[in-house]
Amino acid sequence: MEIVKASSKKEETRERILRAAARAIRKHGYEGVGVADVMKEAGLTHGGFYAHFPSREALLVEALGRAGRESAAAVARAVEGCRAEGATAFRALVEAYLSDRHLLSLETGCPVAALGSDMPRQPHGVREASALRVERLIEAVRDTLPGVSRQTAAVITGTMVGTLQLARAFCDNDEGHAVLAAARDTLIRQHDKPRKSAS
Amino acid sequence: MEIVKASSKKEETRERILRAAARAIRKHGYEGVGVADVMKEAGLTHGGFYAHFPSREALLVEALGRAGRESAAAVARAVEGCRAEGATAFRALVEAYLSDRHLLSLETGCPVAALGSDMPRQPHGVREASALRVERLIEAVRDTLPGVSRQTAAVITGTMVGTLQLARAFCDNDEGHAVLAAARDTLIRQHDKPRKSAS
DNA sequence: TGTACATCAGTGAACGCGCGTTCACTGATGTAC
DNA sequence: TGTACATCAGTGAACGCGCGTTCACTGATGTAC
Repeated sequence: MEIVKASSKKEETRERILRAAARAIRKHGYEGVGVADVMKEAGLTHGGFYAHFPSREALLVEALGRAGRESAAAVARAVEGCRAEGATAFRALVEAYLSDRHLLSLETGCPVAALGSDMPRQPHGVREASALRVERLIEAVRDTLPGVSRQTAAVITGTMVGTLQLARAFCDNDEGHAVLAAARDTLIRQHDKPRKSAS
Repeated sequence: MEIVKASSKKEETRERILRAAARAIRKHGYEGVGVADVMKEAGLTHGGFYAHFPSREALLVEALGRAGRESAAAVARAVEGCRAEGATAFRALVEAYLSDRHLLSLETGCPVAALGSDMPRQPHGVREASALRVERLIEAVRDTLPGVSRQTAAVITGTMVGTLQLARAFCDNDEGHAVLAAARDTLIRQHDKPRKSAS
């Protein structure tokens, strides 16, 4: 047979480390993730780190993947909520991604928006993991717009990521909210096809 | 009278340091700008730095302003070139900002695209300088679209910044070029009003 | 014109600090007999 | 059931290194007389 589903104490610890790292990478950026800080956040001392990951870089790669999946799941939940109220998938996605909530929750939000401008500067492994996150985000957008080309989905994704970043860059939060609202309206007006409507 | 236009040797040195920092901040990010590296790039040793700037943070603030003005000037030149061929100001701006050239020239390009996702994490002074760069970029976009609201200009700016970042994040450059081309087409189709055209 | 001196931009050694990584050790857990 | 031992997750001191910052010094420049 095979050793399956160990779910040992060690694995649980590894999970805690990864969870802490997935938050830290979005809150503090690639450069801001310190081994000692992450371990402390996970309730451990720094020395034990290397029993779980071969290097800080390996942690970044896994943390990025985890952050992407966490964020996708959070958006999916929010989309579920909006759809329940009769919105199309696209409208629900846009309203969740460009919500005031997402504006404020850097550390649990989309890693592409949180880290986008630093992706080209990363070492090879981290860079590849970053590019994969971008691909997945574009696919997630495309999945809500039947019949739309990959390139169109990429431009919509760029609008979402870019406007969220600009909104976060303002020192004044009100300005950020206004930009997000404008981006939501624009995207929905341009791309949303309500389920029932004629002429 | 007043002491004007000293343009002393010291000022020239300061200019060299600032020029090096304005490149470094875009190439390596806020965290990647090292005092020693910048001084070396400027042909000096690190110790002399504090005769020109009170701290590394003060350098970042000034370097960001300089990077923004440099990039705006470069875009303005490119716009000039496109306009000579009869394009509208907006079309010229979009084609310059989303050009394959800008995709590849991180260190001389737009600092908002190069640093956007790190802006919310900066100390107060740097953060304010960053927000100002965002404002200016939005204004520059708005200046090419008479009659357009600030919020609409902000969304267009977000699309430009976001798609450029996504394009740069891909490991494969061809994918980046394709996304940029799609973004150019989309923006021009949506917002460009050619000078002479009826119905 | 020539000498003495003040000024000051830039040098390079040194500092304290935080970081990623290593490693000898601890102490809890579970297995062998 | 009880004792001896192996295993191994996690600890914490130590390392080398690079960084921002300080400071005593150098050496070129220009002014005073």
